Order: sequence, then C-alpha cells, then structure tokens
Amino acid sequence: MRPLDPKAIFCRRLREARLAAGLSQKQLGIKAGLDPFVASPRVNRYEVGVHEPDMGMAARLAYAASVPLAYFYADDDRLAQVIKDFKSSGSKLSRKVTVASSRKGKAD
Amino acid sequence: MRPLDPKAIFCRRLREARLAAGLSQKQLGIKAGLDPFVASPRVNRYEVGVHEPDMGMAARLAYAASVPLAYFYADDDRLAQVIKDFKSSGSKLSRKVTVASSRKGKAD
DNA sequence: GTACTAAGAGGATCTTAGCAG
DNA sequence: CTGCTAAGATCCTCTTAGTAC
Repeated sequence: MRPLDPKAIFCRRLREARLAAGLSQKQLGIKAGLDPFVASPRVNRYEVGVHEPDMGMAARLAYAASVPLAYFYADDDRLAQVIKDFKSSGSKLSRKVTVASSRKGKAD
Repeated sequence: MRPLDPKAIFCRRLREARLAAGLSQKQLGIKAGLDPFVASPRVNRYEVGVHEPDMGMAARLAYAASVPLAYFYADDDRLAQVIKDFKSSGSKLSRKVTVASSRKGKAD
C-alpha cells in the first residue's frame, strides 16, 4: 500500500473542510488568526498546493474549519470520515500541552 | 476544545512509531529513503522538534514506521489508536495519485 | 465581494562535521 | 553502535501589490 501524494490530499481535504464550514478562503484565514490583509493569499496558496503550511498553521486551519488536524492528512477516504466523525469523548487525561505559535502566523 | 501543540504531538508519535517498529533513528531515515550519511541527524531533528519535515518526508517516515500519516497528527490518544488500527479494507476506488518527491529527501 | 498570482525579503531546513554514552 | 548538536549554504514561505470574475 503505497502512500498517495500527501500534498494533493491536504489540498483536497482543506478545501472540502472549508466549504463544509461555509467559509471563504479569506474568512477561514481570519478565523485561523491571520491578519485580514494576508489571509486570502495565504489560504489560497495552501489550497492550490503552491505552499505548505507548518504544523501550527495547519492546526489553526483545522480548528477554524472544525475538523481534527489529522483529517488533513488522511490518505484514505474512509479513514478521513472516521477521523472527522471522531468525538473526543471524556478526555480524562487532560494532558494540556501549551499551544505554541507557528512561523509567522500571529494568532491574534 | 483547544488544539494541543501539534509539533509536540508529532514528536511523540514519531518516536513511539519508530520504537514500535524497532528501528534506530538512522535506520528509520534510511528506510524512508534518506541518504545513510544524513539519516541520523535529520530524523533526530524531527524527533526532538527542532525542525519540521514537509509532508512528503512525513509521509515517507510514516510508511517506514508502518503507521498511517494521519497518526502523526492525532492530538487525541484515542484517535491515534483508531488511526493506527485502521485497515484500508477493499480499496475499490484505486484513485492513484502520483507519488511526488519532497524537498531534498531523494526517495531512492 | 470572490479566487488567484508574481516577486523580492526574510526565515526556515539540510548537509557537513563533529561530541557524548 | 546509539542519540544528539552547531553553523553555513541552500531553498521555501510570507508579504505586498496586483489581476480577473
């Protein structure tokens, strides 16, 4: 079972999640903490596949689009569905890791 | 539900997957297609969290460690388990996307 | 409003060359 | 062997400034 191209998968999942959330590229970027003046080009570059976001940015986009981060990297459509439907039930082990900032994307 | 720091998660999952596969950092890198002379430092930097691999490299590491790529990004331990145990059953829709090369990591 | 693109500035990773257990 | 690190060279991303629908 060879892995599919992860970048192509990422683009597809990101777009699908954004549209499912009913947001424009700019709106998603802003909701993910990007400056309104840069949100549109940056999210666009991610969706088209020209640039790859780092993990911090990808996590914010996932949160803004209401999907788990792992959803963006699921190479199998069934696995993607399983991830999207996953409810973090009683998370007793609240192992809180501090939220770090990503490269440039100021989170506020 | 705030997302945990994805880089810290990635480091933890990568190390766990590598040890579960019974490989050294160098061995994992070589199995992922890296040159034997660079495999050790590069995998180490990923595991310690100093550098972030791009998606292509992450996908090769996941394949070499016998876990789905999405496993590295699962912020919830239960979700991680679900992903790891996921069997891509009869994948009838063989939507083969061409495997692309990543930044520097020559795959052969 | 929406999606999308080019190009320079800036900042990230990669390779090499090492150290310690 | 193993895990791990510093520094310069290299390459990718981010912002700005735009086009087109």
